[in-house]
Amino acid sequence: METRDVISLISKIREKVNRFILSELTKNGIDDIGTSHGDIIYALMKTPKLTMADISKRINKDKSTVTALVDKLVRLGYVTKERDKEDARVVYVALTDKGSELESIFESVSAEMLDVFYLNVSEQEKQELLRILKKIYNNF
Amino acid sequence: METRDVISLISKIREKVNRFILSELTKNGIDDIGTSHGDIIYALMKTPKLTMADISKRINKDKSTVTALVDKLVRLGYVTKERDKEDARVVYVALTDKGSELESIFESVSAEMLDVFYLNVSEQEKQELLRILKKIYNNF
DNA sequence: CTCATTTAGTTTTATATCAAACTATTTATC
DNA sequence: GATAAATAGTTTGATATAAAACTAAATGAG
Repeated sequence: METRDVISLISKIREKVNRFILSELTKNGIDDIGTSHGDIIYALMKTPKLTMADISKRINKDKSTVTALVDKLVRLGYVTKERDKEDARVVYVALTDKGSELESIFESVSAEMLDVFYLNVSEQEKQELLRILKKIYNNF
Repeated sequence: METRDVISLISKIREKVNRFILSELTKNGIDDIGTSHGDIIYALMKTPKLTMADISKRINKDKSTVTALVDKLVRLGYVTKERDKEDARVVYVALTDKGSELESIFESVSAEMLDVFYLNVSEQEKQELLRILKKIYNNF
């Protein structure tokens, strides 16, 4: 029975992480987006131009969800959308200047969150955790 | 950067677990409820009578969410609600006969899911995983 | 070249979810 | 006992989310 607790723990940790991130973003004056929007912005910080399909894969959300998420980010002025010249079906998403300004805040929030996440967790434990989780992930 | 992948892995694993459970339930003819409803039913299988507040804590969902979830289960005939005699604010939730009939299916789906989840994961690894996750959970 | 199939993204629909506000009840304080 | 504060659960409003259906465009097959 205790083994079932791992799944419960996973859910709870994920929630705590999300709450932490939202709380920190709010502290930094960003309260108009959720964690999924943040994931998109974060992805675009790493790769300046992504298609909707890229984003969908990156953040592991359904295409239709990405449409709504990105449209909100467009409305808020954080990203722009642009059709590809060669293939009219493809839409590229990129950060605006306003979006790019979030970079330092995102990096610090991310770092803070990881500090809390891994507090008292040794390097060996990190690797062990990652290894086991990968194993589990590949079981499905 | 790879350390950030743990959080991504956690999210993905949770999703895979949910999909697996829903898929198995559907195979067994249960396609009218989601995983959160399942969590409530499961909790009631272990403890025959719970208050809404108990359930909210058990499944880690907001009270208002529990109201909606339980109301759907009532509509579907899986549970009943009953006001406490002593304290008129308190509502008890219990499985109906129909709800109780799900027990064997739930147990087998749960067992199957855990089999898949822990395939190739040793007993030692299980304990290690649990230990590290608890540590992380308590960091927030 | 024509038609069938696939693909990228959007639209539509339904639902789970949270949080604030609310109602009714109980408990605490004076 | 009267009033304030706290509590249990519900209602309300907003939103993220998935999946089906759809549109337009590209690719594949004959």
